[in-house]
Amino acid sequence: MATIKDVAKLAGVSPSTISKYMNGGNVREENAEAIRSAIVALDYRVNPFARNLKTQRSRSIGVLLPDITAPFFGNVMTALDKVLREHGYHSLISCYGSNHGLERDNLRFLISTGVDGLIYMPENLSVEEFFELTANCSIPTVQIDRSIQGLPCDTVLSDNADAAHAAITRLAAQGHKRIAIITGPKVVFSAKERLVGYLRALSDLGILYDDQLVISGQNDFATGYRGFEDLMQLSDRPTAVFTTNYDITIGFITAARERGLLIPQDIAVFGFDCLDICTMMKPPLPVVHQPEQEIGQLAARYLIERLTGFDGPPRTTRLCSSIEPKESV
Amino acid sequence: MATIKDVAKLAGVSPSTISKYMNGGNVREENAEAIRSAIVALDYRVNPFARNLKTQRSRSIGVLLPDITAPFFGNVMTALDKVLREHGYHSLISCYGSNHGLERDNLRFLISTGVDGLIYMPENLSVEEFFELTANCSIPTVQIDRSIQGLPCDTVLSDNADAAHAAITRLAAQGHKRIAIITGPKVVFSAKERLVGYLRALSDLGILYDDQLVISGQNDFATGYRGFEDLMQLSDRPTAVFTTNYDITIGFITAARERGLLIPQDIAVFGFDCLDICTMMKPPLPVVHQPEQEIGQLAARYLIERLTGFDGPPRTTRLCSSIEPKESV
DNA sequence: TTGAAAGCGCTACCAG
DNA sequence: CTGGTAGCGCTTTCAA
Repeated sequence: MATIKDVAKLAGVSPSTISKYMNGGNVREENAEAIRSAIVALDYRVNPFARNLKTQRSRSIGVLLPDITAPFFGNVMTALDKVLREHGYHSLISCYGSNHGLERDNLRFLISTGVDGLIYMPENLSVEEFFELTANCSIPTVQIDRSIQGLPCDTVLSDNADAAHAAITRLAAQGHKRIAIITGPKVVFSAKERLVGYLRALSDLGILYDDQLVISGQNDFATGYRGFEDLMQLSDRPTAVFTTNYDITIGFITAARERGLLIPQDIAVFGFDCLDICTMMKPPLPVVHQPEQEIGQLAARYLIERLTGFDGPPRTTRLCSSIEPKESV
Repeated sequence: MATIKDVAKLAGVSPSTISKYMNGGNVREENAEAIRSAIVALDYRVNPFARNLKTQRSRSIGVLLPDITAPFFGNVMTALDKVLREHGYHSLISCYGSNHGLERDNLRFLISTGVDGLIYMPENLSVEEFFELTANCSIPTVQIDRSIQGLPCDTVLSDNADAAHAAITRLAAQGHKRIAIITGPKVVFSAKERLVGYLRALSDLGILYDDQLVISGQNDFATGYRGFEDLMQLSDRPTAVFTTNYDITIGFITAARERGLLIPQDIAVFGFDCLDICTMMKPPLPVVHQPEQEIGQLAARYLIERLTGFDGPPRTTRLCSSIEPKESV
């Protein structure tokens, strides 16, 4: 592998000139020409390790996610990546599959890889563990979608509880009194918040809480699918169900349709995420739509600000979800 | 940030001893003790840039994908990552969103980041571009799921054409004669192969080809959804449809159910990917199931072999998909 | 088992 | 605009 010295020798200039040329500085045209052909001749590429060592930066941002597959993450990532890119950064994704050991290990790895910043969707780490792994948070970090309680770093969330509250309220306005909820693990931040919104709405609406109507499983298809079956076995069935995640929603609908139930005539469903698919259904399925794009953009902005010297206290922003379609059907 | 020298000074030994300690070498217990406490006191971490510069390795593998969201990728990634991890490597994912510019740019970036190897699912790059970006393929690369024609590197594919052939054959055995296909962009390797299998099956079965029954769009929900509507408008409708990707399948089914059509009574559907969801339906939806786990594992093994010195000619392996459920329903 | 010293390849300073 | 030079922080001989 050719080094900068080889190129310098062949082009008849000094390494510093090559370096300047490579980094967009001004070089006499005649030298630039010689450098160009030397680079081609030797098939020279800068050694990223050496450059990073010198500059102590990599221009890369680590993104630590629980699950690569959820459409929510995909949409957030697209917006995030776009903004980062505009500022000369690239994102590198690491995925821990909702596995505590991997969450630790991948976080450690991302840090050790020399990323300049971190976008982090936590699941199961304590503040102490995070500090230990990151050397006291010296690396700029933005949490998204979830939050480790007490971790002093910028955080971008959506208004899970309020959105859930609004969803339940709308169902109630349509006359539903027995409203079930199928949600993710109670330990996961966002699932917890959505459940809180549900409970608060019941209380505000004067609807009696019935724990048979609360199903907490995983954030997956099977939970939605089995949730349907469990609810149908109740003697006093719900007339409406709030499914608090995309996979759960799809699982539930699949099961309901297989049983020949019409939505919303036989059972009303209020979903979460994946606006494009749900509005495409007939009739459109009402959903809580998180501002995925805005979350990604804001997280990227916060990170860029930290990366460029901003040193204010940690900011936590909750972005508003919307209910779609806007009007009750 | 503390350096190895600081630690050495505080512990009263030389930097080389620290280095040896850090890398698991033998150090007198008394020194080890001093080193440990110095590390804690200074909160020392090795500088990854310096280490990588010296060793010229990063122990990381770049994974370049078109789309982060597809369940197929998620399953392949899980298996891949597991094997890599067992060999001391970590995977770093970069996603180009089926965008040609980003495919180039992200590939360049991954290389420049110093990954030791590359797992690549290509879409739109020529051999020349790839060579140009990677400096003549000096970096060990394994292609998965798709292949740039003529690129001399290890490749792990599934038997798209044969699987499609088998799917169509089974539909025909059930008595279907008008069988439609909804597939991804004709330029995408895997979509092309699946279409080829479809055509070959028709020909083998003596079924006349009708271009009204071939819909080529994107690999997404909307294509499946609209595909249904288009097919329903034909005067001579198909009795069966082969949907060659997960999102297309879901989109198609959603549309069909909204129109009140029963599957398979009113229209038979043969899907692709996502075994767990399709078999959960009642009746189970027949699907082509790609060996996601095996693909991930084999790709990882191939890469590890290259990384550890194997220097044979490029290998291309096609792994067999299965049809699920095994028996016709 | 330990330490001295020589770089890995690059950038950035400063003098010319 | 150009080049000499001094490291960035680490690993790795090699000799002690």
